[in-house]
Amino acid sequence: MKLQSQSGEKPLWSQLYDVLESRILNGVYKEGEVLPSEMSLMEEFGVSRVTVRQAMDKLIHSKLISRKRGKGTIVLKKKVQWKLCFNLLLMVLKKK
Amino acid sequence: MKLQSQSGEKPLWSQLYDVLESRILNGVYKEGEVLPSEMSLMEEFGVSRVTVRQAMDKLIHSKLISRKRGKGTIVLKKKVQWKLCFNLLLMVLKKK
Amino acid sequence: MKLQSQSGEKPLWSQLYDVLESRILNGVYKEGEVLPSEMSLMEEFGVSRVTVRQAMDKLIHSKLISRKRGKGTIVLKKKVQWKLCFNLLLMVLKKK
Amino acid sequence: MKLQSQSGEKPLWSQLYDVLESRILNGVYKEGEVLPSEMSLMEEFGVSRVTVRQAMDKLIHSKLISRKRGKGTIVLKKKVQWKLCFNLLLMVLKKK
DNA sequence: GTGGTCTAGACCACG
DNA sequence: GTGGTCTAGACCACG
Repeated sequence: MKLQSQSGEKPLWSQLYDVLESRILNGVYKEGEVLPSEMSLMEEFGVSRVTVRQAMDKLIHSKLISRKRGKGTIVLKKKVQWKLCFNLLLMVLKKK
Repeated sequence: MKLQSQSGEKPLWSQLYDVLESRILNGVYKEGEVLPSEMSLMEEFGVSRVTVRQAMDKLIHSKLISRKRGKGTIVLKKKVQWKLCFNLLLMVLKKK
Repeated sequence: MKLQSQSGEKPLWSQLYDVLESRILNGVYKEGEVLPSEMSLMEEFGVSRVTVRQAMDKLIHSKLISRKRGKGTIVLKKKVQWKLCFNLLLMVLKKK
Repeated sequence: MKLQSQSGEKPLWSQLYDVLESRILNGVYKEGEVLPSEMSLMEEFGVSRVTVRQAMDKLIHSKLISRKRGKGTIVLKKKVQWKLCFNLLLMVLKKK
């Protein structure tokens, strides 16, 4: 997937955050399973490792994922989070 | 190099534009290579960052350079540009 | 000030966090005033900008400072935080 | 270069140690310069990271190299080391 | 001239 | 072979 690097867009890490968040909410990455490694995400999105980690730092802050050295990054159990549900709903509606 | 900041002169950014343009046209900065960083140019010409960026903005507009965040500023492939040729000719004549 | 970069020590950013935290708690950097810039801290401690920012990110998370683009980093109003008071006390006692 | 992984051979890390040591002593990797990265050595010799690091740990112990996080691995100034001289001599004799 | 973002790429600590 | 730390240094956005 290609992110927009033109000026006027959100920063790359923020765009990546949005993509990963929606994949988690949509179950592309399932609870308790591992996310693709930082290396894979670098390649898939064509960004540097720092950018990947910046997006992940925010996902940790949102309590969506957790990192484990030597193991990988796992998707946490979802709690009902109304704000996220609302955003997801918006996204779905926009696609129609 | 010292730019003229007395009144009656062209604005600093415009003088800087001229210098950078001529260096590109003369091959001091070669096609495909990186320009000195904004920091270096600030020091070399004793001007502020805003001035450097103002000059560079015009060079981008003239399609002489291109900026890439985290990478640097590169000199674009020259296409025949009659206006520039004319200016270059003037410059050469002045030196004689 | 020199940080310890030998293996077996805490990471540099963590050591830097401790120093900055204690300076804030001791009033070396006062409430509402600006911290030294990232550039200054890089020089004072001989670390890279990323390391300085990593320490600062944690200080933001602890609600001790706040960053403002184009302005600088300011020390927030202290609230009584018992955990920090306790650590400070320990530090003072250790020095005796 | 291919290392021997058949039984009866020295361990991989030890073979790798020998190769790297000889390259340093022969000046393939020169004093004060950086060694190829761990990643490069993994690929060149078709071994795992652990093996590369095991060989390097021994080179550090022999005071032939020094690692610096974020910088790389550099070749130290050689002091006269009789044991190494002896091994080097053996190597030269074997080639004849 | 500050903090914000980004690149490329190294070694470290843990499995 | 993952995530953790670190370096050096670029341009960007805001004053």
